[in-house]
Amino acid sequence: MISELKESYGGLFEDALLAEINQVGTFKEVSAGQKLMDIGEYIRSMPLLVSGAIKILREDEDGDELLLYFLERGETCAMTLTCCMGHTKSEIRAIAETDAKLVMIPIQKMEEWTSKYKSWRNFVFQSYHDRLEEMLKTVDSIAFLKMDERLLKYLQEKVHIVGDSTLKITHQEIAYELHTSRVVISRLLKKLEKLGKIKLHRNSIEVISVD
Amino acid sequence: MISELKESYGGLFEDALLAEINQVGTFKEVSAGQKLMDIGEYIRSMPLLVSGAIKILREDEDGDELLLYFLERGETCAMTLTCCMGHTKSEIRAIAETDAKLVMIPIQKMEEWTSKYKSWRNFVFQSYHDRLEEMLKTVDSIAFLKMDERLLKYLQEKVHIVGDSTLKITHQEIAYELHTSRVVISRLLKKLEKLGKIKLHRNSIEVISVD
DNA sequence: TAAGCTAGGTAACTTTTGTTACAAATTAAT
DNA sequence: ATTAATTTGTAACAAAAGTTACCTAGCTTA
Repeated sequence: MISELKESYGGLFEDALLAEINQVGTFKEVSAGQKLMDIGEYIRSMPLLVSGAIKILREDEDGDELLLYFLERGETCAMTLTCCMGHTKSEIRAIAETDAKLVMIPIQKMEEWTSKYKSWRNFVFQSYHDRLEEMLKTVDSIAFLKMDERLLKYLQEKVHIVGDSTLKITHQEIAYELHTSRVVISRLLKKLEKLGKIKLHRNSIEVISVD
Repeated sequence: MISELKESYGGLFEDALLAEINQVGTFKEVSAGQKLMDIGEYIRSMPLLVSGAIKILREDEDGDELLLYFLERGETCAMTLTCCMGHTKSEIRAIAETDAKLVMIPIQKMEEWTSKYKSWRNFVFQSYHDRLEEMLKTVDSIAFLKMDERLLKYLQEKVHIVGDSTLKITHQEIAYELHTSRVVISRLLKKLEKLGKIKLHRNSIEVISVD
C-alpha cells in the first residue's frame, strides 16, 4: 500500500502524515460501475483516490441523474469533507467510472490532522477549490452550451478519464448522464458522426477530434 | 464597527479573533448595484459580509450572465478563499444586490488565522460547504427545472433576499440573470400572473405565493 | 434455427425556448 | 408639450429538445 500512496500523495503530504495515513487508512479496491456512496447515506470515512476515476452524480426527485464531474488520482470528494464535519447526509452519488483504488480515512482523523498538519489543511482547501471549479465548469456546460456541444465535451472528457479514444458506452447511458433522452443522443451522435468528430459502432463510440 | 461585527460573527468567532478582525479589517459600505469583484481580477482581500446581500454571477465567452447564488450576512465568498491562497484570478463577478456592509480582511491574515484559530478554520470549511451546496442547488435548477419553474424560484429567492414581496426589477434584468431573453421572461411572467402566483406592474413584480 | 433481447436509426409530432418585429404605455428629457 | 427612451405585450416564426412509435441489425440462448 505504501508505494501507491506515496506515488499519488507523496508530493502533497509530509512523511509523518503519510505514515499516519498508512496506519489508520484502509485500502479499498473497487471495480468499474461499483457504487461508493449514495444520496442520503451517512458518510463514515473519507476516500483518497489512489488510482482510477470516480464519477459524481446528482439526482432530482424523479430519480433523473446528472453527471457533475469526475474525480481522478490524488483527489478526494469535497462533499465528504463537510458531510463528515457536519454529520449530514450525502447530497451526491459516487460511482467508480473505472476500476479504482482508494484509501479510506476514518473521519475522526480529519479534524485532528487539520490542526496538526499544514499539508493536510492545504490539501483540504485545494480539494474544495478544485471541486468548486469543477462545479463552475458543470454549470457553464448546462447553462451556456447546447446539447450537441455538451455531448461532444462529455465524450472528450470521458476519453481523457478512461485513457482510450474508443468508449464502450451505449446511447442510453449517455442520455442518463446528460439528463436527456436516448433518441436525442442518437440524433446528435449521428450529427457528430456526419461532422467527422466521431465514429459510431455498436456498443462503442470512437472519438476522433479532441480539440 | 465592533457592534456590527459582533452581531454577525460574535457567535462564530472567539473574542481574540474578533479583536484581530477588528484591528486589521477595513470597514466598507457599498450601495446596491455596485460591483465588488469581476472575472479575471486579482483578489487582495477577503470580504466578510456584515449586512445586506451580494449576488454572485458567472459569465460565458459571449458576455452572457448567469446568477449563481446570493451571499447573506455572516457569509463570505468561497471563491475568494482559494483565489487568495492560489493567487489566481477571480472566476466570478460579485455585485451588491442590496446596500451592504463588509469587513475586508487582508489575505495574509487568512493563512495565519487558519493555524491559529479553530473557529476560523471551521468558518472557512463551513463557507466552502455552504457554497458547494448553493452550487448544487444552482445546478439542480438549471438542469432539472423548466424556465417557468426557475423563474418562480428566482422571484421567491429574491423576495427573501430583499425582504420585500414587491420586487423592483425589469423583465430584462431577470432575463440577464437567468440567461434567457426578455420576451421569454415576459411570456412566462404573464403565465405566472394568470396562475395567480404574481402580479405584474411597471418596473415591479408582486410575488403572491411563496410556497 | 427460431425466438427473444438489446442497441441503435429514424420519422412524425409536441413542447419549450429563442428570435424578430412591432405596437402601446409610461416615464424622462428637452 | 413634444420628443425620445424605456418597459411591457404580443404575434409569428424558427430552432432545440423531448416524446412516441416503429423498424432493423446484431447478439444471445433455448
